[in-house]
Amino acid sequence: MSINSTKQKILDAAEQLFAERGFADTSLRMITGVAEVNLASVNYHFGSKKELIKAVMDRYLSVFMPAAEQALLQQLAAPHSNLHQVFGCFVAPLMTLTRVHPRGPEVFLQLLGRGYIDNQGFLRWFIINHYGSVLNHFNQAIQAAAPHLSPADLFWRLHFTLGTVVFTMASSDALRDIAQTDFNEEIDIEGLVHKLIPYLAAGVAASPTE
Amino acid sequence: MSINSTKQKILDAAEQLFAERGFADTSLRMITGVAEVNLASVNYHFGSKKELIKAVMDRYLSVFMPAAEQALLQQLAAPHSNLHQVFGCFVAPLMTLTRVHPRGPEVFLQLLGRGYIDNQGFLRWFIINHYGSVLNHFNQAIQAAAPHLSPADLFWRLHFTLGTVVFTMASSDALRDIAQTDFNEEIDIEGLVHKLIPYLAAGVAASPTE
DNA sequence: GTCTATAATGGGATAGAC
DNA sequence: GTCTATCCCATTATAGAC
Repeated sequence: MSINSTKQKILDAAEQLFAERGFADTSLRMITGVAEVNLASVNYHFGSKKELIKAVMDRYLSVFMPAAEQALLQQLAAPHSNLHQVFGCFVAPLMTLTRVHPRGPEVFLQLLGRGYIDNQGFLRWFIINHYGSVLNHFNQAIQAAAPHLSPADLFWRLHFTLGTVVFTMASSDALRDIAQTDFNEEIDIEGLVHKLIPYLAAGVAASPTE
Repeated sequence: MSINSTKQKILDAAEQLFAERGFADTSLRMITGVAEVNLASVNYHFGSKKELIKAVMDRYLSVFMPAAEQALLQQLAAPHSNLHQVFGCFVAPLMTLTRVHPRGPEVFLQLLGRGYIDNQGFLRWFIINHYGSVLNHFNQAIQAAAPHLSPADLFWRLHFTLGTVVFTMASSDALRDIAQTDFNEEIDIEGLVHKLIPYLAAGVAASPTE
């Protein structure tokens, strides 16, 4: 697929708009407008809006998930493990997404958040069916690193964590603007991830009864 | 306004659907269908969908915000303060929302999350303009309870916290279903809030350089 | 206040010429 | 592969009878 093919232009425009506005609030007309291609070409190349959404997500998932899988397996093989290290497994795989797109890491996390929040049930199904083993290994690694937590408490805290990440990334552009103007703090996406990790690790590890 | 007036029925149906599906994905047809009133009555009573959204939110905000304000001012007057206490300021005001609706506390938090995530810019504007002083006092109370954090770190962590709460509440029904079937754990909304607080307090208080 | 009917808009998808 | 033109559907909003 050449770099400026119609298909490519549609994918690039779609991911940008999906990340900014969510899936439901982005029309095919907006996408083809930004991409400067004909409206009908979306259905020619992808068949439907749903399939376009999947294609946009899989450009990232197919790169991110195998890399994360590998890092988690390595972590599981280590004799000792802590939560910082487990969360850290995702950093390098995330950063490789710059190969897909210069702003790939943040776009991917934004898209993930949109998929979780919009009523895009088919997307959750798609991810679990294609990349379920990665999620399982993550769970195992967390359990090994936080043995003092019951499975139920772990369940809750992982969802708290997911919420923190997804929400932060969904509004990361606005937040970084504010940090820039109010605190004169220039921060890139990797910097933001490293701000998140101590927060997440401390939250997950906290004593439940405190 | 009598308990079963058309206006009341619309508000009740709208808040339920808005909380479940978000604002954009809920049509006036769905609302009037659930409320069993005529489609045109929404525009007669509220003028537009936007105004209906504001009315739904303000039923809760007008109860919650003054109560939270009072609790925060009391906390600010205390000689010593910790993060558990500051977050705790919101628990009792939240629980009073059962007066608005039996499931008021969770519905309110879900609505808040939807407003933040959907592109409902006008809603953020509405809240900040009407209840900005509460947000300021919250910030002051947090600063007093976590003096070791820089204003910039505090800014980030409050947004992490907002993300955690909002995301958790937006999916609280599904999460509690899973906890019920997988871990046989029956939990109400107040229980969930008390699961959140240690996580949030530990995350906010964590050492940034760790 | 409530209803029916309808306007006006914007959405996804497709047929068929090129 | 790409384009125009159009279909069909759902949406918000409103006009006007009752």
